[in-house]
Order: sequence, then C-alpha cells, then structure tokens
Amino acid sequence: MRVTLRDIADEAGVSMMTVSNVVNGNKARVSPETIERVRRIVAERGYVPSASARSLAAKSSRLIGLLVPAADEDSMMISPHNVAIAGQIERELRKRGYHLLLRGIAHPDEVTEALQSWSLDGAVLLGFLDEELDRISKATIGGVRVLAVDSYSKNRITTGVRADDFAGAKLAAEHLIALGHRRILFAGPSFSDVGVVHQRFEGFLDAFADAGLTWDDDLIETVNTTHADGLEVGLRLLTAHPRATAVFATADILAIGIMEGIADSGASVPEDVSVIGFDNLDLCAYVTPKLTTIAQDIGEKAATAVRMLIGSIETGKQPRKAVTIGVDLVERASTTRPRT
Amino acid sequence: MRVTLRDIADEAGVSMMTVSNVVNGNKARVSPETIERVRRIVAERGYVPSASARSLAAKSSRLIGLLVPAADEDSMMISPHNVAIAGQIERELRKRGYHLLLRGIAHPDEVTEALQSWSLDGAVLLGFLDEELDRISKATIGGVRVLAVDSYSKNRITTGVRADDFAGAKLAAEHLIALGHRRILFAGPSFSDVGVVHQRFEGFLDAFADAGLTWDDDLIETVNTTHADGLEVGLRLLTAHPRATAVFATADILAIGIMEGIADSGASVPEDVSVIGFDNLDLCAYVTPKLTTIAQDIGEKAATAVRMLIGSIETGKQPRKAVTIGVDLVERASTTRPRT
DNA sequence: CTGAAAGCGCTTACAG
DNA sequence: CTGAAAGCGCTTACAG
Repeated sequence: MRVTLRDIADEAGVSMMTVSNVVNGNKARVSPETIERVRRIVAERGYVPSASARSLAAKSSRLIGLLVPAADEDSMMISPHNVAIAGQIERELRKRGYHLLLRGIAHPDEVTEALQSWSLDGAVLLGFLDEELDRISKATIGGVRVLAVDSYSKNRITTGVRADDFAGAKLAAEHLIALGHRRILFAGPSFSDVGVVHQRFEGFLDAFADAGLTWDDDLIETVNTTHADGLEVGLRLLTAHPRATAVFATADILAIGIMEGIADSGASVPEDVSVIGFDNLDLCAYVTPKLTTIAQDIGEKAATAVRMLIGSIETGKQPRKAVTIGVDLVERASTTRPRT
Repeated sequence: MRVTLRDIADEAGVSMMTVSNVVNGNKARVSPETIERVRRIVAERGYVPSASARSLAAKSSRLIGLLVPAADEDSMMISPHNVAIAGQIERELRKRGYHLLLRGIAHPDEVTEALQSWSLDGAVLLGFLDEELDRISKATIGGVRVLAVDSYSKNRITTGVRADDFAGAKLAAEHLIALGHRRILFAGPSFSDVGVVHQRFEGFLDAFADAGLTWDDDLIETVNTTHADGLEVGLRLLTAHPRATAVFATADILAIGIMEGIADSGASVPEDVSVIGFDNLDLCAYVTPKLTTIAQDIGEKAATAVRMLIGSIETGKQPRKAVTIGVDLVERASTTRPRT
C-alpha cells in the first residue's frame, strides 16, 4: 500500500541507506547524479517518510507536545491568551520542521504518559500553576525536555519564558498615579496560586513605593479571571470601595467585566472610575470605552519558547535562566484623571 | 533507558505477547492472576507503551490531525471560532483515547505529507475553502479518513459537519423583518469562495420571499471577516446606503466592527440602524450595545465531527451525508424597530 | 490461557 | 560515495 524506502531503493537500484541519505539531505554522502535520480523517483511515487518508523529508529521524533490543563468538563485553552500562544507555537515549530501534539491534561498524573507515549522530543507547558510545576521531577518527564510558559516556579527543569509581569504592573500603576489616582483597587486571582499574579502585585506596590505613596491594603478583590467575576466586582465597586477612583485588573477579560459592572451600577468609566487591564487582547479595542492595558507580545513569547526548547533539545543543555519578554503601556480611553 | 514491553515480560516471567494483551485490555486471553501481576509491575516500573512502535506494528495510530490553513506570515486559527472548535475537538478525542496533531497548512500540497507522515488514522479539515476541498482526491489523502467542518463542497471524501447556515441567516432576516425592517444590508465575504456565505445569503433571501417582500440587491457589501473591514463598512454606511435601516453581517467580529463604524459616523445602534451577527462568540455580550446574533453550538459541532470521524475509521464506512447542527436566534440589544 | 517468529519502516554504526 | 546487518518497541497471525 504505502510507498516505502525499500520501494524507492529498488526502483533506483541503490540501497535503502542511500535513499535515506538523499531524503534527509546528507548531500555529502551521495553523488549528485544519484541524488537527482532518487529525488525524481521520490517525487514520482509520492514517497512520504514514516515519522513513526523514523522516531522508533532514531533517537529523535521531531514531535513537540503542547500540554494545557483541561478540567474534564469544560474545554481547555478557554483563555484567548493561551489560544493565541498555541497558534504561534505551531507556526514556529513548523518553520523548524517539528510537529505539534496538542494535549489537554485533566490530571497531573497524565503528564508522564503524555510525554513518553509519543517519545516527544520536548514539550511546552502552558497554563499550569507554579505548585504543579514544582512537583515535576526527572522521573515524571523521563528525559523529555520541558519548558513552562508564564511560570515563576523555581523548578530548574521547567525553566522557560514569561512576560515582565512586575514591570507591566508597575507601568500600569505608574500610569494611574501620574494621572492623579491614589486609591486604586487591585483585582486578580489569589497570589498564592499564581506566581504571575504575585509578580504583578509586587510591581503594583513598587510603583506606590517609588512615588513615595502608600497603598491601602483594603483595596483588593480576589476573583477568578472571568468576565462574570469582573462584572460582579464592578457592580459592587461603588458600595464596597466608595473612595476608589481607579482599578487595575490582572487581565483584560476581567477589566472588561469590571467596566461593564461599573456602568451598570450607574457610574461611568473613565469619568468616575478609571480601569486598566493586562494582555492587550484584540478585544480591548472592541469594547466601550476602549481599554487601556499593558501589552505583552505573544508572538515573541511563543517564538522565544520554541527557540529555547529546540535549542535545548539540539544542544542537550538546560537553559540557565528564564527569559523575560518586555511589555508596554497601551493608552486608550478607559483611564483619565480622577474627578477633583 | 526506556522501560519496554520486554522489560515487563522478563520481570513477570511471561512473554511479551501476554504483557501486550494485558496492557491492551484483552482480558479474555490472560488469566486473572497473570493480569494482576503484570499490572502491578507495569505500575511499579512506570511503563508507558511506545505509540510510535505501536503505530508501526499495528494498522492504527490512534492519531488524528487537525489541519488548518495558515498563511506563512500571520498565525493560523486566527478566528475565535476556529479556536473554540480546536479545543473541543481535542477534548472529544482524548475522551476516546485518541491524540491530536495540530498542523497549519501553508500550501495545499502539504496536505498529503501532513496526512501520511504520522500515519494518521484520520483528520479534520477546518477553515478550508470549498474549492480547495474539491481538489482533494483519494491520491492526496492516501487512505486516510478525512472530514471537513463548515464545508459545502460536493466532494464525498470530505463529507462532514456544519451549522445550519441557511436556517440561521433566514432566522436573522426574519427577526429584522418582523421588527419592521425592509432595507437590510447584507455584509460578508464573496459567495463564490465560501459555501457557508452562499448558504447564508440564500437563507437571507428566502426570508424576504416568504414574507412576500423583495430585497434590493444594491444592499450588499463584500468584505473580509475582520473587525477592520466592518469598521469601514459602518463608517460609510450612512452615505453609501442612506436608506438602510439594518445590517446582517455573516460573522460577529464583522458585525462588531460595523457597530463601531456606525457609532463613529454619528448614528446610533440600534436606534438608527439595527445590526445582527452570526456565531454568538462570548465577545457579543462584552460590546455595547450587546450584539443580537445567531448562535451555533460549537461544542456540538466539534463533538459531532469527532463522532463521525472516529465512527468512519472504526467501521470503515464513509458517512453518507453531511450533518447539520441547529442554530438559534439570540436577541440582545443591537436590534430594534426602525425609526418611523 | 500462553508463546516463538516475523515484520512494520526506518536509522545507526560499521565496512568497504 | 555506497551497502549489508542489526535493532528501535511493538502487534499480528499462527501454534500449542
């Protein structure tokens, strides 16, 4: 049925080895005429090498996994941010001749099986909690190179890439402080779970410290990163935090929910309350008012992740330390000076 | 290095065959005590079967491809709709013990290689044009089962699943007509390229016919499905189509751009112009006014696609005809009666 | 209920 | 520049 190396070799009157060398571009080892002849037959017969066979025989599969947590009920990758990353990663891998296996992880125990089963050369871990990453050991990865995106875990074997969360949050707070805001609500998930949020909180505080101001630690709301949770915070903002004049949300989707809640409660953004988000999803420019936010370059993050991972695979060396991607303030219409 | 079937067999004092039967759940062929002992050793040693070896030896790889067009420059899957589908498909496959290979296709010729290289059991084709699908032949798929999502291609070998585009568009037009609109702009991509759009256009016209009305065929704008194109249409709507009182856009993202353009041109939605979209992305509820749209059940579409594909693989039979997923009108705030 | 042999389609040393 | 042999880790008939 399938056209094999043997078929091509027989037809060309050479050994399988020679065909293999031609197919894999080891030009130095075959004469030009032979290369030409083999190439022609490969094209004529529509020969496609078997990746399974190659993976089994060689030490390399050229297959990279993208592992994403997935509760059994709802789908994985629900966040627009993760989605954008996945697309970029596939593209970067393809450019380098690797393939992408996309895998939802319903339970941490599945990681080992996901990594070993297809003899992955490496994997990108996207959206895992730092504590889950902490638990990953040499035993669980079994020699597979692994790299985490957006992790602050100290675990050496998952060292990867992340945005400059500290600087981004500081930029956001500085922007609000420069506009004259002093009572700024911090809205985001629990710090203990998510290193990214912890860093953003520290950056937020640092802006106050730099400005010689103090931040009132009542001004905090711990929520999930969803539009619904944002809506709720926005609705009760005026009563729960009557003196707050601005909100920093750790994600755009949350900020957008908060804006809607504020509007529904009868106040206006930004006249009564300024709101700033984080990520710079396309969405930010579609809502009213358009959301001021901190932009992170997702394409750059994905490209860096792939470069680090492939580099690590091909050189056999662990990256020494995590790479940080720069961030920028994108000023739109959801922030302004506080009412005097 | 790796723990193999041989290692387990040696340690259990049985043949590889027996271990294979235990691992694959062929209980009928092994005694309960042996099963128990082998199971224990498998767990102790952390044995994970090699999918490449299995794929090579068996006729099945239990690997399904998700092929998505990807221009080399920008990333693939840029549409939120495709993204949602991808996540759901992975989940459905995982539930059935299959794995997902995600692959961007920069050029149609790559399809064959993408299908053959990993000996895929099947593939879902997402986002291809009907004319591209038309060109797919037995030669290009080489025996791999293939299923297209959202296709109206007549090609038997890509028969798949799609939303009820005709009924959805008809529902949208009926809604506007019932509100009193007569001059309704149709905004969407060129029909010739996209069967989905063609169906939506036919459904749109059918609502007029059913109501005994005629539609003025000047009321059409051919655009790409992007926010930017929508914005442009919205901005010039009042001058280009001064008598139009409503717009039907073939996608939410387009409708949202149109709403913004209308607002920027000084008119209001829905008071001056009603706007209705198609898809019911989460996004619809985040914009102002919230977008009335036609909802398609993406989870259902993905689940159906997987069920059809796996069914076809396991029974060896091509599906007879395409499956259509129902749609619903979701009424929000972007449509109302026309000004009298 | 259990096993020995052949083979899936490649690559990796090793020779020439 | 080219090739014959061994082996990657499984499954598939075929025997017993």
